[in-house]
Amino acid sequence: MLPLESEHITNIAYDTVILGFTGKELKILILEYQNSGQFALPGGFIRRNEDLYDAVKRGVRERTGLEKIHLEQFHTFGKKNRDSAYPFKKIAAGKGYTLTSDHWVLDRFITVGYYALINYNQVQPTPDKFSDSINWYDINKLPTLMIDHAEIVEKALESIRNDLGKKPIGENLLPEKFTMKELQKVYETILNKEFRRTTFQRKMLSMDILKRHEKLYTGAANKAPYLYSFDKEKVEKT
Amino acid sequence: MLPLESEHITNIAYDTVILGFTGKELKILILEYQNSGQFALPGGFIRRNEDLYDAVKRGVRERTGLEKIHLEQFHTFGKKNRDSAYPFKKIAAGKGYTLTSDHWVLDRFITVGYYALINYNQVQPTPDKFSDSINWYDINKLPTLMIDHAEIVEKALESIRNDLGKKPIGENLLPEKFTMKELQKVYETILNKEFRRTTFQRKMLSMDILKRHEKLYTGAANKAPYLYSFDKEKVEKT
DNA sequence: TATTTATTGTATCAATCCGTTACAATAATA
DNA sequence: TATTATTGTAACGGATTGATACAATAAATA
Repeated sequence: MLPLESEHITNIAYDTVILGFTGKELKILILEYQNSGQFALPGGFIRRNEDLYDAVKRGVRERTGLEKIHLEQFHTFGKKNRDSAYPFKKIAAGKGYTLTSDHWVLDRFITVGYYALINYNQVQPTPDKFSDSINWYDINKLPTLMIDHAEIVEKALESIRNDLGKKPIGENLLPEKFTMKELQKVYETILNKEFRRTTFQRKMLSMDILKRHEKLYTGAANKAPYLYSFDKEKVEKT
Repeated sequence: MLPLESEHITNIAYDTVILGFTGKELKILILEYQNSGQFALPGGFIRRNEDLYDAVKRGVRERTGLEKIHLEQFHTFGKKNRDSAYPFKKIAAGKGYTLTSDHWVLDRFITVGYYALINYNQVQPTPDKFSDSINWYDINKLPTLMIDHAEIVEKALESIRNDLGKKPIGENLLPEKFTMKELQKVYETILNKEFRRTTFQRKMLSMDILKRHEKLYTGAANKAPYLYSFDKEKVEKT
């Protein structure tokens, strides 16, 4: 039931900052472990015969059910005082196990941080066998996270801000088709900064990476906005 | 003589892309191991009670003698087929050791990549106890490197290009005081792209991060250029 | 059916940025 | 003093971006 040392490489793990966009806010998936009061990023160990990237992908897939995700490595955290022994003991205790003090998961761990951008509405978060809940939290209202996970979230956001514009970030947080207003909201939420509607629209259109589709009639008493999607071919060329 | 398992964490190591600028070209420090034909990036293992960052810093210090260096983590390499066992065996054999097949350094390793930008002229490269030489190579004329080290170099350059402009990169590759022409050459070399002299100068000056000093009289029969240094206070504010 | 309201798409004008050219200001030499 | 190679900056024009204005709706309302 506990992860076996013989199947994994030691001293190294991964943690994932999984983000979704509700249309208004950025949300992040946080695990809560049974009877332990420990909140954590979804993470895991790397199997001996598995690429690091594949381990992370497996972890995200198991918890979200998604196959196609935008996954980016952003930083590796290697401070010697990253104390995972204490929370791991509590987590094990919450499950009714007692870990011997020389158990491999109580050793020092360096963790590789990845961020995943997913479509909020397509996901049914699924707890793994060690955690009793996995939930969306508003990125600005996180519970106290174990070890240095708050710092990991911070660093992830920094990287996403940096990658926005370079990598197809909107593509993964939005549904296939979206309005210009929704796209703008993604940019504004991630960068925590407002844009002028007309300038934003002109800039996006001039980048020539969007395909325009039919209009979206919401029933509101005003002009209906066009729906757009990212033109994959043109995005590639960027 | 060999690194001891008891003193280090396992399955994880670091490699460093150490770059210097001659005034004309980018150079990189490459190790050659004794009697093995193996060329490698300067790397190492992490001591059990040492921050990852400190381990890297120690490695760079031991090989360059420099205390103050610009060190940035850029990527962690975790493919399962990063085969370090073969080159490590050869390296050990070159030193006259035989490693038992269960020796910890022959296990799978994930490596964290860092780049270091240093002042080429201040450095006396020093071989470590396992390598018999450490030398500057032109970034475009590298020998065949072991495992995936060529890929690591590529990724480092990519990151540096990305960081140029955001982080004080010129600051570390150039001496304290430098001419506008030298600064331009750094940008051109890293980005592999030429800039127009007047535009570059205007842009740099308008960024308001340079302090102007006395002129540099080289003896050449033409107007002497000003020397500049980075204004640390103003760089901070950026 | 005409009017009203909220919103969207785009044109327009001005300010700013950036590429380019031009030219004055040297530092040493002839 | 004239010459030569560079450097520092101004000046012009085109391109980009910010700000404002306004026409074009989609549905509700009169």
